[in-house]
Amino acid sequence: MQEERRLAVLRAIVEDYVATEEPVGSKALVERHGLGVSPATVRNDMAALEDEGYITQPHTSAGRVPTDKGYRLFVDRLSTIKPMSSAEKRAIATILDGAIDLDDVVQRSVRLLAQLTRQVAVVQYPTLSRSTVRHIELVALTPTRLLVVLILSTGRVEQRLVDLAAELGDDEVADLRSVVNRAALGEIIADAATALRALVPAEDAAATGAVVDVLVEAMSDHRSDERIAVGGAANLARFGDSFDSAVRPLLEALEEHVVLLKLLGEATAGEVLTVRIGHEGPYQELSSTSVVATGYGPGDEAFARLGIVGPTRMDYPGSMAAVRAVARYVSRLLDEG
Amino acid sequence: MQEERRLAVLRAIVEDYVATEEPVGSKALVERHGLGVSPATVRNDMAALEDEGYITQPHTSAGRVPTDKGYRLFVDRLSTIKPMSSAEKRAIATILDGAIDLDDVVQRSVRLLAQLTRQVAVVQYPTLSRSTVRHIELVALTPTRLLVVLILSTGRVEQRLVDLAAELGDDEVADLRSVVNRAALGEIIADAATALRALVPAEDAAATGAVVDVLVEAMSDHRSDERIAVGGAANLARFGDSFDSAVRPLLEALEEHVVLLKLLGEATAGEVLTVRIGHEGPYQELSSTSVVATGYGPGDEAFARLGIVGPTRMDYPGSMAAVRAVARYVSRLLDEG
DNA sequence: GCTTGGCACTCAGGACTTTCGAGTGCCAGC
DNA sequence: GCTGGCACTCGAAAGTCCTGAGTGCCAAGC
Repeated sequence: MQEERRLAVLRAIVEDYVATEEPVGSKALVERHGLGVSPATVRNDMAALEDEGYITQPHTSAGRVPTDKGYRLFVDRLSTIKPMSSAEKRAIATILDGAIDLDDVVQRSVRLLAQLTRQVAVVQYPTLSRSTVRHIELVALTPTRLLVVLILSTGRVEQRLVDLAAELGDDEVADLRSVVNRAALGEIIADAATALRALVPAEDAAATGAVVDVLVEAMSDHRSDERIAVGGAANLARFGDSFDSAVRPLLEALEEHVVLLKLLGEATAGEVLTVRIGHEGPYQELSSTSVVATGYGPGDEAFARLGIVGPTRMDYPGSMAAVRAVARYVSRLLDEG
Repeated sequence: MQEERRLAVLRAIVEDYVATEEPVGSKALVERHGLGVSPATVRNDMAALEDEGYITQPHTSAGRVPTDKGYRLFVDRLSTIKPMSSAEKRAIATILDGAIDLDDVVQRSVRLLAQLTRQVAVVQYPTLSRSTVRHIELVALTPTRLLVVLILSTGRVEQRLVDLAAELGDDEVADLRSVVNRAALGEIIADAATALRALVPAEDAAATGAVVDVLVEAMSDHRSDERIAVGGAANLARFGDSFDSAVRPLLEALEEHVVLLKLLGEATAGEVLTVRIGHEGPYQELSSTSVVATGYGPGDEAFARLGIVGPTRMDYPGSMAAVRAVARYVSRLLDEG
């Protein structure tokens, strides 16, 4: 009974604090939310909540502020993800449907996410690692120079140039093309790489060997795994206070794509919304920022992740809804494409 | 005589102010720089410089601060571009030589420039407009689906998929390939586009028409003209004061690539270092930021621009040296590649 | 046993004042 | 034309006071 009210009080504190950015006191709380009790009662509840570590006072004689633990409880048990308004849904559809290729989808998503949440948005480009080989093309630019094109199921196209030791005729190119395609087509790239390597005895330094090397290299190229798009950095300007403690490290992190990748977390299958609050994250300097992220990708597989980064004091229900909605829409797009 | 000393005083004021970020007074000036005169004399000079609009007082009883006009004079007549130290030169060479492709060159340049100047760096990807066609490749993925690959002299590779109305045999593909290459090879893309269009009568909706359409579209695709890489946003954290007036608009500008392009200015042939100080730029909100930019590209042509954006109170000689050095090195790289 | 009104207490932040000193402009003398 | 001297100005820092929001606790009430 009281337990329930206490949680209601915590919820009210979080909501008020997120809205006003100021510590919230017992009186204001009773006024703004229709809790049917007196301020004194709320004070007792607050004292209890503070004992349990959900809220804290910046200083005596100030209101209360949620702790990371408080936000965690709020996210886990006290809030429901706000459904997007139909206008927002329409905006998502309109903007993303206009995309012309994979890169454009990613860039539009990041803008969209930043706009919807008014936070910094981060979208990882689809990784190679889960994708399958759709086609391998070999083009003889000159008799000793081959353009190798690798097309993956995510729509990514990788191309490499290979210089050959000896001249190669058109027929030989065609043969080679069908050989590598037979070995790799439809496989996820890790398997494709092994299959390709099996094609050629180690001592073979001729055309096949060279092409396979290049393909394997392209498949295991982790540069593209680390590609990331960032948007909405201007939203950092709204931080206002706590500039040094919060904005500076975040601004630095935004340039370190490795850091961002780690923040987004591991891609997991299925639709899981990850919320990392303050100190829960891997970086101490970012202990006053939270991350809301999820995986996306065609079908049930998560090829990559996207999400937002903002102050712990953020609108979690809204952010979670936006992240989920964008991820769903992008996934659907990839499914079709 | 006095004229000369006055300029020396202005130079000293700029240098001190850039170093300390604080208004500089007559006494400190005489102490730190070996001007052979008394503070009183310097005060007279300062009064004159103020009358002419080169410096100003934030308030009575504070030191002087250079105006935009003062910086302009400093840049034009009072400073020499600091040569880069050999360590810096080596750093530039090492970092840029490690690049594996065009995109990587751009990304490394932007990081490097940000690091060298400790400002926000901006590098425009080489534009299509001046580049020539190095090769066009057609690949039949299926009998009705063609991969069109356009390779340009800048190293940029554009690819498009074309779905055909009718099936196309290998021979026909080979024919088509040699036709389009004969028309476009070596031409700058504007001419190549016209030549290609001339190949095909307007009513032709068959393979040739479809392929030419796609090529022309790829050549006139202005998306890639607007591509830009930004780095060193974390350096904005050092602004410290004047957050709202300076950092916020800049942070917003960094997301608007159109704005950044306009800041970088027009690409001009030859090696010209452009310095835009404060209000001289096209955006009023950015009136307390300066831009140092220059063109780069293989040979004498400037394909694109790169530069840095920072507070008007910046180290111009150092920034100019870094921008020029990086542009030169990148140009040389493009020349070879 | 929870809730409530009452009350004394705390303390951050704003308003106001004072002090300090860097820096100025001007003038008379060299 | 340079210099030393001097009176003056005024922003920034430090100190002081005051107010009010908010608290914790207690005794009374439902």
